[in-house]
Amino acid sequence: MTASSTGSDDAVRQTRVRSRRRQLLDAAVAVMERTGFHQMSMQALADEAEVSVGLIYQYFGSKEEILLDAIVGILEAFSDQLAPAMDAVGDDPVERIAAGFEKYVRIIDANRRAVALTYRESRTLPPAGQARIKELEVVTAAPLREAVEAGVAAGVFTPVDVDLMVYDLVMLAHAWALKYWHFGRLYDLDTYIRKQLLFAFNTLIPVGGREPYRHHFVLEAT
Amino acid sequence: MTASSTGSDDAVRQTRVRSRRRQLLDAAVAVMERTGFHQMSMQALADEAEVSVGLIYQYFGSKEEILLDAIVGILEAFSDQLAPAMDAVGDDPVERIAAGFEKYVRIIDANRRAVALTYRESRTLPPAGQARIKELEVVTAAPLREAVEAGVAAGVFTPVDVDLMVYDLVMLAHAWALKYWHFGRLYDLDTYIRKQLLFAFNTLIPVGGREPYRHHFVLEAT
Amino acid sequence: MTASSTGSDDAVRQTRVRSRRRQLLDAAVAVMERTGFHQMSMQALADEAEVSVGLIYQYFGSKEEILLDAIVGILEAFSDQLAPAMDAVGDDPVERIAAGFEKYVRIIDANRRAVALTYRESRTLPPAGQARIKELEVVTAAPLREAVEAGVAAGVFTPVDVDLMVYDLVMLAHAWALKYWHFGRLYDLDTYIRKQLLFAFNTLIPVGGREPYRHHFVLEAT
Amino acid sequence: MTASSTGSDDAVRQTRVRSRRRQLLDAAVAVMERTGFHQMSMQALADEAEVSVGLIYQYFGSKEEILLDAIVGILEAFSDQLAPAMDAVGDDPVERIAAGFEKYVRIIDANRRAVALTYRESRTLPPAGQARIKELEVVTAAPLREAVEAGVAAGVFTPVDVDLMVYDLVMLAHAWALKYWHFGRLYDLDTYIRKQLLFAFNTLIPVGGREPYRHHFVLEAT
DNA sequence: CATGAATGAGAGTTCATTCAT
DNA sequence: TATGAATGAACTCTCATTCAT
Repeated sequence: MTASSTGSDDAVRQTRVRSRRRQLLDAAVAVMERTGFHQMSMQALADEAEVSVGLIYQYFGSKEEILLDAIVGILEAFSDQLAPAMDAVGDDPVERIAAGFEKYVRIIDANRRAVALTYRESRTLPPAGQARIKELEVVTAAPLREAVEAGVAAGVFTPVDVDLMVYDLVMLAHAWALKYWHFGRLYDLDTYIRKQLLFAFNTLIPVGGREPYRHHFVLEAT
Repeated sequence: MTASSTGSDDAVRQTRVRSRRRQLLDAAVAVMERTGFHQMSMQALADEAEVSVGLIYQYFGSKEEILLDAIVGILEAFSDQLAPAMDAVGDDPVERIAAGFEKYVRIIDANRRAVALTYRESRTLPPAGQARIKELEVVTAAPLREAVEAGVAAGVFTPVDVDLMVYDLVMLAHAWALKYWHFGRLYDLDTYIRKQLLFAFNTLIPVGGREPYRHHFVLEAT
Repeated sequence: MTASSTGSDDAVRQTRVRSRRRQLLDAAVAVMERTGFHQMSMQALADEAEVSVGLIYQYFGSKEEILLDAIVGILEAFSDQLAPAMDAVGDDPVERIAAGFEKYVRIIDANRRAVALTYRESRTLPPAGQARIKELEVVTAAPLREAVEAGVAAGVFTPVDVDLMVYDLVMLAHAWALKYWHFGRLYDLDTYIRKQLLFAFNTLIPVGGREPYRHHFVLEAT
Repeated sequence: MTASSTGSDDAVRQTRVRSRRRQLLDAAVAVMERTGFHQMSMQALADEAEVSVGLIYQYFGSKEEILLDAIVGILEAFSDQLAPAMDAVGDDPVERIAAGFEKYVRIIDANRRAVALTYRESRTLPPAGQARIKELEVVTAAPLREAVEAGVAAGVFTPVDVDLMVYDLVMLAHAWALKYWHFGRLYDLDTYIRKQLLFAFNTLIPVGGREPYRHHFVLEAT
């Protein structure tokens, strides 16, 4: 009884811990989006999360750890959501890339300021943290990479440099966050996605192979 | 005689002031590349520049002003060098874009860490400073923009979305700084420039028009 | 129960806050008496109060706020003590003035250096703070004013200029602090009070009316 | 020849030195009246005097020395002007006191803010400086003291406590500067002088002896 | 588990003073 | 004589972190 109750206590505790951490990280992202990492005082974070300063230190070892966890949390959203969205459209590499890029940009749009935060604050972390984030970014793009490789292997895509193509896609997706002050004035989200896809497909898909994807190219001349 | 000597005194002073400011800005960029803006203490800057803390405040009103001037200084390098490099290759829009993008990336390469700095620290500035930097960035890309417009008008280029194309070029150039940890491992500077140019030209140049620029496409299949 | 315990927590906290502020203000007055406001460093204040520098800023917003509160605290001693001392001697205007002036000077004597501080440092405050202090000083003298007016109305006093008489009394009381280096050498506190009262009563009390207050005039010829 | 020209050079130099010092002290008083001693930066003083910071240090050893000299300069105005003004009215002690007090207050009025400055900043000086100023203040009041003593000796004045009377007069004169915010609203300079003189004469002049000075008492009942 | 009072090192900035010109 | 660039110690204030409750 004691053992089992302790066991369930542990489970309950784990859940509470996780929810507290989530609450604090959400608050941290909210504050950092407004003020940046360095301008965020622990008191401000405590206020935002409606807890005491002391409590924060029961869930995170330091302010820096919060930054790392916050950034990692954002990157994990990609890992969690990207592959499923691509799998949902089937096996066609073109459709997979289209769906993947679209999802990638949509996640960025949903976390626009958090993504910008990532660019701004990563360097604040110690080398180990920076390395982890870079690694995660690469992992994050893996589903796109597989789709490009598959397409090239299948002869559907031009034999492009896969590394370059994938990271260009990533950059053009990130650009929606980094240059939102520019692109956001010119395009809505859907238009941005479609136009950037066209840009990529002009390289990816050989001229002769574009016919089946006429819907993707419908705005080519605009 | 007195007047002329006074005049030259002023000129001498102006020169000294300018050289001090340059020295301090260079030191600031050096320190900020290592540590970021917030981690740079004024004492650290003074040490780097081998002057006293107090002296810094005779040339800059605040730490923030140093950041702004440093970033502006970097952006001005583009204004100064981009157009001349493009003019040197003549009127052909393709060659102008090729020369312009190449120069753009080379300037970035020469200021790689400073460009990353720009992304990281701009948000630290007050709104007025941020606006000035955004405006400068747009101005900076103007020569590229004109070349794209000219090419489209001449029928040499696909009638692409000029805004998107130009800022994509800018982003892919910035990417050399932002993702140097990735791209730098894979390509040398020349290769990076050529591959990204191909990427862009696949959209910009209609298939039938690529023949005269076979040298640009020579590595297409690699 | 919970509510009441919370209530008492708040009360306890309020008490602690008040006592800390008092402790810090006392320390500030002590240091400022020695060194003046500008020479008092926050570190020196912290040392005097035996707390850390940071703590001071949890109770006061700025060094200036400490000065204002310290001065106001001194002035409030007058508000609190003057009227009771005058009421204790009954209704006779002469006795009320005598008691009031005596108390006024005695309070000054107890806060001699703090009063001098008020003169020295008031100008340091922003206009709003200066205005508040002037207003408080006028309020402080109100009981004396009422007694003079009452005496004039009752025909016991010469129909003097009330404003002048009251502020002359205030000045001659302040003089015990401002010119202690002079008066303190010549008189003890009691003598000073009696002599200044005689000075005032020579104007206030018509010759014919002095008989009942012979004890006040006993030293007139010394 | 050389010697004589050197001699006249010396005289010229002495004159220039004196005029520089005067110029700088005037500027210092002007700035300190606005901002107080501690808020006055040497740069601000240099700007006010339209010289360079370096020059100030050729005429004064330190900022503190400027303060001392400025205050001494103000006090010397009393020494220079008070006795002549009193001598001008003849030998009658009452007239001498009236003329002396009037002059004293008029000098204060002309240096109202400088007098307030004296009260505020004297404590900033080292003990030696403070002592010198106190001594000068006593010296300054000497002509008044002599007149009171003469009047008492001649039987024209009540045998008052001379020390108290003189310093009360000084305080009531200083009050015009210290409490100008109060008195200046209620009285013009002439009225203030007359009313304070009446206050003093009520003690100084025995009732029976007031007849010859009816003009001084003409407003007694107002 | 949760609080928030307390710490103290370190930040940006100012300014009296010096000295080469 | 006059300048003002240069110095660096000292200032006020902030804030990540700790710990008694």
